[in-house]
Amino acid sequence: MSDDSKNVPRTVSVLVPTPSPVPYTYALPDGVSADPGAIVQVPLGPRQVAGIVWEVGDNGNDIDPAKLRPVTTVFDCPTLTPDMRRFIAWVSRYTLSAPGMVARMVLRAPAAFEPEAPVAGLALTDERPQRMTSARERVVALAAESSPMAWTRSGLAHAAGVSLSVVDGLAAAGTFEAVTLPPTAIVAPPDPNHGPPDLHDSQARAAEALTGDIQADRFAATLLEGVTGAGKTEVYFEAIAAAVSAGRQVLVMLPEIALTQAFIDRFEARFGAPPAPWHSDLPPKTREKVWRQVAEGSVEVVAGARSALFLPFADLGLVIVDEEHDAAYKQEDRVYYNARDMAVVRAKLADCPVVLVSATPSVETRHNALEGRYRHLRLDRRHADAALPDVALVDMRQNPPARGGFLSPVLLDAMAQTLEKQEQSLLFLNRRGYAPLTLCRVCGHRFACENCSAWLVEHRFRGQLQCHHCGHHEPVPEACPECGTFDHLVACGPGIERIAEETLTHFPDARVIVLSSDMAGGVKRLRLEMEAIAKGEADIIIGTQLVAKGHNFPLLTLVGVVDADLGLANGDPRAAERTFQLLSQVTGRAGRTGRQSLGLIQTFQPDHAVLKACASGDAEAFYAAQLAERERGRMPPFGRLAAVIVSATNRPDAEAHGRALRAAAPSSSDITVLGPAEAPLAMVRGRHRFRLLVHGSERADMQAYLRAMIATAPNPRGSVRVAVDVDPQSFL
DNA sequence: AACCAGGAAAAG
DNA sequence: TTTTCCTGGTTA
Repeated sequence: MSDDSKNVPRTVSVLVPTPSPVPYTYALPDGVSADPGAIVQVPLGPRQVAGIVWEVGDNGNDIDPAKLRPVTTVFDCPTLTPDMRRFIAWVSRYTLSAPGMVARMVLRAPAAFEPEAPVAGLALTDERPQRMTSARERVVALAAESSPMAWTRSGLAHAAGVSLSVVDGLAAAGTFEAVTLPPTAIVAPPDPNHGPPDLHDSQARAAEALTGDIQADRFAATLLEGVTGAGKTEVYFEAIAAAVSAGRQVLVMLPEIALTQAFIDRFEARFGAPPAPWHSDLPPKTREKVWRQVAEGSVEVVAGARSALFLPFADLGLVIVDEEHDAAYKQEDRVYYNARDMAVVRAKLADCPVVLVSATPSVETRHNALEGRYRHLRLDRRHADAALPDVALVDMRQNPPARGGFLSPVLLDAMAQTLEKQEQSLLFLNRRGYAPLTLCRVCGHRFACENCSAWLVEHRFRGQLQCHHCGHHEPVPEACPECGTFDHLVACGPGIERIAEETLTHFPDARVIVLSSDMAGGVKRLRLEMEAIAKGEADIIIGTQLVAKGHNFPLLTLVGVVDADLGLANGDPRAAERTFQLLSQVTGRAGRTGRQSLGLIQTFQPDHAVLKACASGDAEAFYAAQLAERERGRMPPFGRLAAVIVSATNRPDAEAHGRALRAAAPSSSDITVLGPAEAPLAMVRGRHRFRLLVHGSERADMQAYLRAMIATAPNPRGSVRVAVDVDPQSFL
């Protein structure tokens, strides 16, 4: 080492969790080295934070050497792979967010960066205790049988059916010696041959195509499309089996990990062990273990929510995105991203296959498949015993419900017949509570939330008026707060509680179960109810969106959609797409018993193209119509990224911020800066391209915010950035 | 004079 | 993002 290099401090640049557009430079203490991708602890202001070494040596950031602070610790932890580092950079650039904030998502396992503590174990020796009891006998026999495998103290006691003191006694007598065991694996390794599937022809062909991709061992994007019950899961399980056999790691993404016990059960049946879980509610200990073992490469399959995309896989060999159309893949705070799209990028950078799976693919994924950017595999038939239901629209103008009711005679008749046959019916209405609006018949007062100006929803079971945006609730008053009149409050419109009430007036002896996400008793109760339904302990099920996802209802032969128009009129450019997906899923719940089954969709717009497509099951017509909408400019075209700055505070830097983003953004993007007055109006009129990013308006708080802005004067709420839609072409 | 909220600035 | 600093306005 020359004299020069002794005086010049060796430096590294580190991604730290700040909104800084560049990494920060730190000094490397003598004798310490760190490669790019190493995980380090560094001082940042008054605190210590975890960061990722980005570059080693002079990076041209030109910081005053006196200002440099030293790296505190280089963690003894696997270095991030080059493809992971490229992924961080890519996501940062694409989403217009600071690289350090993306890095922060990777380092979301605070205690995982040090090696796991080894576990204390006991191994059998040749010593035998002087006094042998039957309990001791059992322990020694068990240990001898499994020798040379070592046991944990409690594991051995438990397995031999003795108390801990028996084991302790043997250890004291020298029959066991203390050894250290490697940390226990979070899950057992999956066995690709545990439960081989029985695939029908079209499944087998699709599975073959996917396993071919695994063998080819390079990037390939596939859309796997097939109606509910066509067996998509079995098909991609074969791809997983192939990847696991090849010794590669697999990431399976699911939209709502909390609700996916059904998936885990199926996985376990196929592979003999569950996948490692990853989601935001994971207990810290588990979280840490999974992160570490994924980084070390010892976990083979992870099933996770969108954040699993940022796990530091050592050797990623396959990515699956199940229910790829699901809006839960969108993250709409901090770093805005759609995990489905980032999954494609992740696979591209890791040079491994990615499979997008859906019965009702999103329009942009369908478009990519059509254009040949994704291979399109289709499973077009259901298993032999499961026929799709016949679906029909019920014109509510021709078949009006009884006064004060919401169920048409046609639907009631079908329900009666289903009851007669002792089969199950499902009524779907995407509205919780009793009624979405309450008003005073005397003075016209409408009950609105004091915080966010949304209507308060009556929940009659609970005797409350609730705001579904901010969670505010109050008891239902007896008198109108405006005019003081008693007993003149009227409920307007239906919620599932009201539909349940109406159902019981028609079928007083039917066993009715109401399912919604806010049900008392939580997830546990929900699962019990689902089991009861599967056992045939209900005749009529009434539910919200919840019933569209996950659980199957094996005895169901009638599905009634109470109000198909509900989702079509909310101003969201994706309303049609979402309605199509939701109704397809809901009507797909029926028809698994091999009996004749029926779907009835109540609507006031029987000529609406989307609803007609739902009824005829003609997905092609639906997608063609959607693509035409984009062509006509009613929806933004593909292939552009948009971002909008809505500055609600007139901050003078908003414009500068916008200009900076504009400069940093990819050339295909379109960024607009709008002030507090014009933004909501532009949004409403659709003058600006952020009709596209009305993704933002899916957020309840954003809607409430905009409503407040339109109704009143500018309302200081900080600077809000709504951004990002898909730019499918730039992935490939 | 002490206290507080809220915004701006800095962090290597 | 998190923390500190600064300011203007309030309370004691």
